[in-house]
Amino acid sequence: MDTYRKPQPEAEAPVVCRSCEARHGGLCSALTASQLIELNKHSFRKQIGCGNEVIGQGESVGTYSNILKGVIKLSKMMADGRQQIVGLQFAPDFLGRPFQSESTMTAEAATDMEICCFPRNVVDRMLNEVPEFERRLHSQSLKELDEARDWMLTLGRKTAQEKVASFLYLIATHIDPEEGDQQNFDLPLSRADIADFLGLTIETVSRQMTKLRKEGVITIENNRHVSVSRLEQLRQAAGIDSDW
Amino acid sequence: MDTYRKPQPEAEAPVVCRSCEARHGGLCSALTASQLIELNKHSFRKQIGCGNEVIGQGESVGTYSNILKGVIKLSKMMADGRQQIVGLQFAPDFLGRPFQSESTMTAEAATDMEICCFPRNVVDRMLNEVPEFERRLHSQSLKELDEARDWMLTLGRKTAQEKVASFLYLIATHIDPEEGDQQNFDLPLSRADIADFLGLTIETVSRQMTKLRKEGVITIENNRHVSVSRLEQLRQAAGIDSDW
DNA sequence: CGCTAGCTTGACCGGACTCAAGTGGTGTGG
DNA sequence: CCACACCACTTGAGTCCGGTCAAGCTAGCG
Repeated sequence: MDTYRKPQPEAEAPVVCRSCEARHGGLCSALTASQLIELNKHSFRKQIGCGNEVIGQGESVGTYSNILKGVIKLSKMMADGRQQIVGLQFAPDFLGRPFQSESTMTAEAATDMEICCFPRNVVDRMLNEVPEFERRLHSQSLKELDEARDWMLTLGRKTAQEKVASFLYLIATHIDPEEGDQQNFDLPLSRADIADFLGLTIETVSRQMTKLRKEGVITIENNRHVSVSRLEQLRQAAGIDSDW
Repeated sequence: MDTYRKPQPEAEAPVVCRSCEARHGGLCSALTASQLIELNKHSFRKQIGCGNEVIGQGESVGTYSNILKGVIKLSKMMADGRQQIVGLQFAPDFLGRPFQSESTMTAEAATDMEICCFPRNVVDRMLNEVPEFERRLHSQSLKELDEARDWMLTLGRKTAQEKVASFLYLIATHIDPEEGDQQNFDLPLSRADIADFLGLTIETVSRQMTKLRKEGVITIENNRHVSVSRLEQLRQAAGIDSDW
C-alpha cells in the first residue's frame, strides 16, 4: 500500500507518470516535475495491437512517443517486397525522429503494446528549451547507432547459425524484466520477422533453431518460448567475444 | 588574391578556419567567430597517410576531429579476424564519439587525408555551453543512423550484384567535388575494403565489377577509376527505387 | 471435425565462397 | 634497359551454405 499523498504546491509529477517514471531511465527523466505536467497535458496513452503499423514508410509523423510495453520493429522494404528489419525498440525507448517530418522506415508493433504519445510541436518546443532533453535524445540516437553497427557485423559477416544465436542473445539481454529473464523468455518476433531481421529465410531460421536445440544450447516450447541453459554458450555460438 | 584584411576587434574567424569554413556545412558552422577562435586555440591540423589507424577498437580517445579531406572507414572485427566496415565518413564529417571515451570500432584512413583535431575536454565543454553545437552533432548522428540502416538493407537483402552497384552509387553520390563528379571518380577503397563493406569476398566483388563493366553500366581504368554512363542505370542495378 | 496459420523438415539447386592460377602495373636492383 | 619480385586485382574450377520449392506437422478455432 502506498504512503498517503501529502499535497505539495509544485514539483509533483502527474499521477499517470508516477508508476511510469520508474522505468524512465528514458526520456521523461530529463524533465522536471513541472515540465512533466506541461508535457502531460498534451499527451495520451495508446494501446496498439500486434502487427499494427505505427509509422509508415514515407508517411509524415504528427506525434512522438515513448514505448511503455512491448516491442517495435523498424523495417525497410524494397520495391520488389524484400524486407529488412533495421532495428528493434523496447521499453522505455523513444519512438520518432526529430528534425524530420517524414519517415524512411516503417515502425510496426511486433507484439501487443502500449505507448505514450506526444504531439510533435510540444516536444520540438521542449527540445529547444531543455538542453538536457536534447541530450537524452542524442544519447539514444547514439545507442541506436551502436546497435545498428553491431548488427551490420552480424548481417555482413556471420553465418546463419551465428546470426540466429546472436538474435537469441539480443532478446535474452533486452527482454523486459516483467516478461522474462535472460534464461527464460518468449520471443517477441515470429519466425518470419526473425528472418527479416537476420537477412535469412524462414526455413533457415527454423533449421538453425532446431540445430541449437539439438546441440543443447536452448530448449523451445510452443515455438515461442525459449530457455537458455548457459548464456555463455549462446554468446559463443553467436561469435561474440567477451573481450570487447 | 585575397582582399586585404581589415582588423576588426571581435567576430573574425581564425585565419586557418577561413578557407575551411566554406566546406563546413559541418560542425564549426554552429559556432560564432569568437567561439571558433577559442576552439582554434587548442586545435591542430594533421595529415594522415592511407591505412593509418586514427582510433583503435577499445582504445580511449583523447581528441575529436573534423575530416577536411579524404575518407575514413569505420570497422568492426571479430575475434577470428572477420571484418565488417560499418561506415564511411567524408569531409566535412565529424569524427569521434561524445559521452563515451572508449571506441567500439576502429577508424582508419581509407585514403591519404587531412583532419582538424580538437581536445576532448574543450569540445565537451562547448557541448554544454552551445546548444546549437549539440544540435549539429545530434543531427550528424541521425544522418549516420539513417545511413547505417540503409546499409543494413543492403547487407541483409541484396544480391552481390546489387551490393556492388549500391557501393558504386554511394561513392558516386558522396565523392568530394574536388576529386571527381558523379560520372567520373576514383574509388577511395581497395577491393578488400569494398568486400569488407559489402559483406562479400574480394573475388565476388571483382567478378561483379567485371559483370557491370561488360553490361555497359560502368567502365574501369587502372582498377580504381570508374566512369558511370547513366547514374539511373546504376541506381537500378543497385535495387534502389527512386520512389522512396 | 476440418480449416488455417505458423512452423518444421526434406530434397534439390544455385549463388557466393574457397582455393588456385594468371595478369598487369610498379618499384628495385643489376 | 631489362629481370625480377611484389602487390592488387582478375579469372577459373569446384564446393558448400543457404535459398527454393514442396510436403508434413501442430495448435488454435470455427
